[in-house]
Amino acid sequence: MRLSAQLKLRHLEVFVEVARQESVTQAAEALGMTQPAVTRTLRELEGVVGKPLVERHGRGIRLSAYGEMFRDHAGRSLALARDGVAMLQGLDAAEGPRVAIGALPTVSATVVPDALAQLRAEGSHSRFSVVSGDNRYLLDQLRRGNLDVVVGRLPAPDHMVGLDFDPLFRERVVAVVARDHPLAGAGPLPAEAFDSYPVLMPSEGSIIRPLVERMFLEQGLTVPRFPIETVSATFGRRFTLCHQAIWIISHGVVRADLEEEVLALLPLNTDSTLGPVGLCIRSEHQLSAAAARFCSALRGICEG
Amino acid sequence: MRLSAQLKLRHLEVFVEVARQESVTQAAEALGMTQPAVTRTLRELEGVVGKPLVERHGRGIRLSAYGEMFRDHAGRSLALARDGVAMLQGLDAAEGPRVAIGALPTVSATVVPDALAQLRAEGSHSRFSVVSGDNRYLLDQLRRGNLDVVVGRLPAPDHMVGLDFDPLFRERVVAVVARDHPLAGAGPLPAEAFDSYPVLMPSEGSIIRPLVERMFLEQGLTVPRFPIETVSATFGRRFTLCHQAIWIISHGVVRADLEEEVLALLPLNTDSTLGPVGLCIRSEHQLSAAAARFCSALRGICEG
DNA sequence: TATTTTCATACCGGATATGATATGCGTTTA
DNA sequence: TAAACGCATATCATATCCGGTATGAAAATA
Repeated sequence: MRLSAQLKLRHLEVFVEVARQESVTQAAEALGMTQPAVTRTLRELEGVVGKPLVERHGRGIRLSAYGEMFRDHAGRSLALARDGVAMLQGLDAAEGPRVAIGALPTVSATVVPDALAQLRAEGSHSRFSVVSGDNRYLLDQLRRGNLDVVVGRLPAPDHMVGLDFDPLFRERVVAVVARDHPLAGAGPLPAEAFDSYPVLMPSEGSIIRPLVERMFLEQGLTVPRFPIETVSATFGRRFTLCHQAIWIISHGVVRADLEEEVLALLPLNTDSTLGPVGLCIRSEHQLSAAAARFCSALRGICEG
Repeated sequence: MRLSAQLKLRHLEVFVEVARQESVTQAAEALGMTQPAVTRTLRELEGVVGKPLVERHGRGIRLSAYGEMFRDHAGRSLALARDGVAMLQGLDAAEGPRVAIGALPTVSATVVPDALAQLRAEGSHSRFSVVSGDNRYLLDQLRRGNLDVVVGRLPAPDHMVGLDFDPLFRERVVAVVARDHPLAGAGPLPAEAFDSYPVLMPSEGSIIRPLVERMFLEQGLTVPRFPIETVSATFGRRFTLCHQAIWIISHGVVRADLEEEVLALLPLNTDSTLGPVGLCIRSEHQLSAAAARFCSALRGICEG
């Protein structure tokens, strides 16, 4: 049995306006109808739902308890229909929904570009926007609804309030130098290596910073006293290449340069920094279809 | 301009079914219509929104990118309308929406009953259900959607994932005994008080247990070695009255018995246990109107 | 190539929607 | 008490709605 055999959108529209105005006459005026037409439409709706939605109150009316209950459903249903139509009416021919992605540095140069490339190759009309920044900023933007998803390493639990995490893969932190650095390919690291050269470390407050500090302590190494702190991949790469620095960063950030032997891996045991990278999304919030497709594409890439 | 002049519920109903079946013919059969009628209704809808919603794909059809975008709005609008009607149709004359409340012991005998009493006095038709249990259980039920709200003390942050907290008032933990207990009204507590009599403490895992332990240590008292652990107000009260026990519990649990002088307060400084009591609700989840009224009533009672 | 399948368009006819008008009922105000 | 106000019901007329039937077009299959 079709719902639309009994219920019409005009029922909802009239009811919601009467509920808002608490007056049949004013609702009629607002809707461009006559007062008897509004009353008759209300009565029809009451016939459909089988309960009185309004009751007489002095000369006027007020919503009954049933009307109060129905108002939310009717109002949201109407709003969704209106917004859906307005959304499509408002689009240019080439436009699709916006997908805002927060990408931590470790994935900004790897799987996120691959996923977007794949979606565009598949003809997606979505408008992608990729935002970088530190994890707290991105997670805050995510919570505020300014981002659809944040991709990166699993944050600390106390930063996950209101968020869910969907793991994609695991990765470690590495220490790298420029190919022509004195430490490159020179056998075991001397104990004073981190004192002899500038060291780039992830910023205070980044997810992996505590892991890096712990890794130093576990191996009886001294945490560098005056590291340069950055999460800027561009700055880090430039500085490492040009200033004989040691860069301690997530593997993903430097994977391409390692493959191309522009940078070299130092023999530092970073097993304890291995951890999950994945998708942060808002709990109890349904992703748009376009954002869901982005996530699916990411999962596909990480499984392949 | 009325939306219902252009858009009809039958447009949404047809579109959603076509989107589900990905076939005009199968949708027609499911809806009890003929195939040309379904096609025409789709075309009408496309006229309203100004974009193609389906496109030919071999002999059949598939949703266009615009159709994908519109599907969520249309589906939810339709579902809300259907659920709203079904909700009212399904009610007995005396029935209202269900409100499920998790109440920790401290409020089970105080503000929650007052709030429900007030709502019922105001003629609310909602069906209230009050569930007790420990905080982890209640918060878990809240997350699963089996509870609308949990009232009690603010839990530890790591238990708040996916939840928000709305403070109502502050309260402390107290130590009480039966009126005729040897310690009642006997001046300063002897150091061995907690060794000489059975002690009831909040259970391991309860929110206030760590506060109680810290309070003992702060005052140079020994934490009781063999306390009886409980959050059952019924059991605690009975045991305290009948077995010369000392009961360490939130003030709210025993407020009435203190006022009636059935129980007596011991001179123990529990200032450090002062903390917020309030409402836990799910983040990013809109409370039903009935649940929202319950929360408002609670707030009113706590402000008065 | 002929047939089948699926969707698209055109036309028709019965049903529905809705405004206009008249009028009645209950409540409030002067 | 009379008048005004707001909502309710009834009736009528007319334009619109909406589903069925017939048939055509395009793609896939045999």
